[in-house]
Amino acid sequence: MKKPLNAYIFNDILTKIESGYFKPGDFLPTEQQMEKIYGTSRAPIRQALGKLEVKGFISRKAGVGTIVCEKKIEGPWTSMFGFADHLMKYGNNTNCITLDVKEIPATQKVAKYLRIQEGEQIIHTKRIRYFNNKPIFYLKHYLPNGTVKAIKDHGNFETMRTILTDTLHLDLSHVSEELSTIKATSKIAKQLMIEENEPVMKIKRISYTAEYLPIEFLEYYVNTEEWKFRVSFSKEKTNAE
Amino acid sequence: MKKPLNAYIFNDILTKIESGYFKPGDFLPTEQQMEKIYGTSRAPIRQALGKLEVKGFISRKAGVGTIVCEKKIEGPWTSMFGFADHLMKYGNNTNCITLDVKEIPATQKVAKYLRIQEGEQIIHTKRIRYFNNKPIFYLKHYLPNGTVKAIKDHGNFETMRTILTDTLHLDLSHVSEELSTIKATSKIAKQLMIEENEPVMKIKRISYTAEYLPIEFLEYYVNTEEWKFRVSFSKEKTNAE
DNA sequence: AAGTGGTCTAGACCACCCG
DNA sequence: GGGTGGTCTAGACCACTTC
Repeated sequence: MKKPLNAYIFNDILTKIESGYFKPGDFLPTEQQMEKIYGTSRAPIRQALGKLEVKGFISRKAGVGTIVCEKKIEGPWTSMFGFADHLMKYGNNTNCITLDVKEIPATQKVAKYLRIQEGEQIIHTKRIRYFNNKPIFYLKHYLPNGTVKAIKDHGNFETMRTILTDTLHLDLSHVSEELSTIKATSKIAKQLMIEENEPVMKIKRISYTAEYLPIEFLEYYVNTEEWKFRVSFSKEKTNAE
Repeated sequence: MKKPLNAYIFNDILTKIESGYFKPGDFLPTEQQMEKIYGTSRAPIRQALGKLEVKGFISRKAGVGTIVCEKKIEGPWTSMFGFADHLMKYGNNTNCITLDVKEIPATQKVAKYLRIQEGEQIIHTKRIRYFNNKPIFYLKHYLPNGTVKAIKDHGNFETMRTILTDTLHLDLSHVSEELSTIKATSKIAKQLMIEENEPVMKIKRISYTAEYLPIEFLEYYVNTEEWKFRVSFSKEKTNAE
C-alpha cells in the first residue's frame, strides 16, 4: 500500500463522481473543507483536483468553486494509442495476422521519419488486424535496427505496442499521426475485403519515446465503414503569459 | 502587469530551449539549483517544469534529472481547435464563404448531439472554407437556440469559433470529433471542386463548454488532397500543478 | 552515500467573484 | 467583506538512480 495521498484523493473523488454521490453541476467541497475531510494540507488535494480538471471531470474557477462537469460522452472506440487501449476495455474479439516480415534497407522517406540513414537496415512488417472477424486495418510497420526478431517469435494475436513496450522495453510516450483519404488500391481492397476504389483512411503514424526520439513508423489503411475514429481535444489551461 | 513567477520561469526556460541555450539531450539545472537561480522556492519552479513536461519540451525522471527533449516535429497544420489556431500562426491566406443560414427544427440526430428536444428551433449554416483560394472544407453547422443572428451580421471572413467565443461569450473548452471516409456526393464534389466519388473525409464535431455542455454540432467534409490532418497524443502525464 | 525529482506540511498573501 | 481558487514560502521526508 504505497499509494501517494494525492492518488488516494483523486480516486476517492472520482469514485464519488462516477457513483453519483457528486452529480454534474454539484459543487465539490472547497479545498479548505477537504483539508479537514482528508486530514491533509492543500498540496495533495490540489494535485488531485488538477488531474481531475485536465481529465475533464471537474471545472474550477477562482472566486467561485469547483463543480462537477456534465458527463463526458465516451464513444466505444478511440484512436489515442491505438488498438491496445481499446482491447483492454472491450475484450479481445479482435486479432491480428502477420502477413510478412522482412529486413529491408530504409527508403529515403522512411529514413527521414525514423531519423536514420537512407539504406540502413530496418524491419518491415505487413499485418492485418481484425475486429469481430472483419478485417479493419492493413498495417505496414517500419522499425529501426535488427534487434526485432521478437516480432517473428511472438507471431499473431499480439499488439505491436505490447511487443515494443514489454519485450523491447521501449517507452512509447508520444504519437503523431497524419490522416488522409484515398481510394483503395486493388491490394488494399483485397486485404480489407472491400471493393476497389472504395474510400479508405490512410494514416501515417510516428511513435516517439519520452525524449521525442522516433521508435516506429507506421502506415496503415482503415475501413471506416467498420471502424470510426474518435478524437477529442481539450483547450490548454496554460496561464503562461 | 503582474505575471506569476511560475509563468516567468516557464517562459525563461522555454526561451532558452528554443534559442538553443539548452539543447536537446542537455540536462537542465536541478530544481535545487533553480531555487538559487530564480531566488524562489520549489513550488513555482515545479509548476513551470510541469507545464513544460506536459507540452513535451522536457522529460523528468526521479533520481536522474530533467533533460531537454528532441525537437518536436510540428507540421504546418493540425486539427486541434480547427482553423482558428492555424490562422493565427500562418496568416490568413484563407477565407470563408457563407452559403446559407436558416432556422430549422432540430432533427432527431442533431437534437441528440446537442442534447435538446427534437423539433426545437436551431440555426443551420452551410459554409465553404478556402485555403490559398482552394475550397478545402465544406461545413454544416448546427447551433442551438435563436440568439445567433450574430452569424448573419458577421458574414464572411470570420471563423465560427471567433463568433462563438467573442460575440456569444461561449467558453469553448472541449472538442470531440468522429472521422470517417466517404465518396464525395455530387453536391460535395461541386463545393470542393473535385470529381464526384473521389474520397473525402467526413467529420462530425461536437464542441463543449468547460462543463461539457454541448454548444455546437458540426458536420464537415474535407478535401484531404489539399489538407492533411495532423493529430498528436502524449501518454498521460497529468502533473497538473 | 549522495543527489535527483516526487510528495507533503503548515503556513501566507493575492486576484477574483458574489451578495 | 467574506470566501474561492491561484500562487508562493520554507521547510521536510521519500523512492529512486547513479556512483
